[in-house]
Amino acid sequence: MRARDEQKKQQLTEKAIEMIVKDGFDGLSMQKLAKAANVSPATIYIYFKDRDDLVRQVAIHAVDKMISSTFTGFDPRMSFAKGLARQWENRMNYMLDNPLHARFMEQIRHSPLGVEVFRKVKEEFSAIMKEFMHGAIRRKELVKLPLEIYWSVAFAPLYQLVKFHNDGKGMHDKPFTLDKKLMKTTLKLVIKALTP
Amino acid sequence: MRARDEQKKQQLTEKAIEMIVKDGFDGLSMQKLAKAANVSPATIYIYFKDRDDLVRQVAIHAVDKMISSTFTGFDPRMSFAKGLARQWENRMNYMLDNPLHARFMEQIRHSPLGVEVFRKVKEEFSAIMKEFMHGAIRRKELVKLPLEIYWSVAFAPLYQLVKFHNDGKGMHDKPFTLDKKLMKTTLKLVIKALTP
DNA sequence: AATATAAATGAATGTTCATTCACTTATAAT
DNA sequence: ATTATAAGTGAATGAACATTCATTTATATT
Repeated sequence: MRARDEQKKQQLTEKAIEMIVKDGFDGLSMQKLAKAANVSPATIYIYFKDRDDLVRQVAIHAVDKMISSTFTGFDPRMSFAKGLARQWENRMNYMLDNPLHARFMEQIRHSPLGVEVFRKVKEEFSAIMKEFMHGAIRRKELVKLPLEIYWSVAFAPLYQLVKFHNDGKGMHDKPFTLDKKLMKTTLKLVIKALTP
Repeated sequence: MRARDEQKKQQLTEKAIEMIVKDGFDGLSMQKLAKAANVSPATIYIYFKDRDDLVRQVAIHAVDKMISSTFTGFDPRMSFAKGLARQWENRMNYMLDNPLHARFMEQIRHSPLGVEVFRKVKEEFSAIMKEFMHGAIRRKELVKLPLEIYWSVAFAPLYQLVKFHNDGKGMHDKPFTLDKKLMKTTLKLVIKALTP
């Protein structure tokens, strides 16, 4: 027997993300990926069933990694302001430290694969977020709202800001850089919106 | 001489959007598109220089159409609350009436082509939106903010809601439908966030 | 009605694609 | 040290791809 080289799978995963971010889904080919990762095309098929399975696995891996990162130092019993701040920090730090992954996930999220991939990953995650939200409502720190509205107001602005940052451009092609101060300013607005 | 059949270009454009929304960018092939639009593959090259030009033109067309729709009944000198409400209504109506276009644009926006396509279209658009924002700030109806923060808080939540709606699912695979009432609730929160 | 012009075509063209295959190599277990 | 097993390979395969080409067809102008 010979053991699998998990580093090879990792290498394939990272190169695939690079290629997709650079050239889109139609820029990913198995032969180019093999070359980029220094393996034979046939080797890819040891780790992935086919192209479709590769994209799915890579997507699930990326989303998983990002979602775990949002929970460091977070407890759903935290106060609303504290908990949301922690979530924003975690998400922002992760996406600014891993711009390739961030862009990749945004691409996946809005592609035909998006719904499926995010569903697979979100179960544990959204249970915790639901607990956090309901706790905050009980303590009257948060307006009573449908989960989707809460989510849209609480997080969509952050993702848009990160997108501006990773594009390097704001609204008029003007350079844009997201920093902690801008993030905090925006977070304050969001908390104001959601506080009773 | 023989005149170009603009209906053919229109047909190609619509079918291309359909194919990309259904199967992603890698699901669009010239031969399949030709078949779907009932023309010969060679005909495509009369209207579009090559595949890349096709995708770009289709994207610019779609973004253009949507952006014009946001301005019906809108005047940048409107009060902040009225103007933002009109923008939200216009955008929501357009995206719910044209779910294919909405999904297509979200896909483009987050693809490697996104930055370039939206830049081309946004010039006139963002001049008007800037005027609207600055007027509102002058009248103290709106907190003074960098354009990008304003944008992220003012519009990102709406796009996320529309995405939930067009996916047909909210946070836990629970069916989700966006209606005027939910939209108004969310808009109120956003206005609360942005009002001094 | 004749003509000139560009639209429109179906069948090629050469390329790139995903995937497989016959084979070699590394290594864990004996 | 031997062996069994699965990792790993480079070259091949056939399908699908974007694009072109030699013709045919429609039509605006004369």
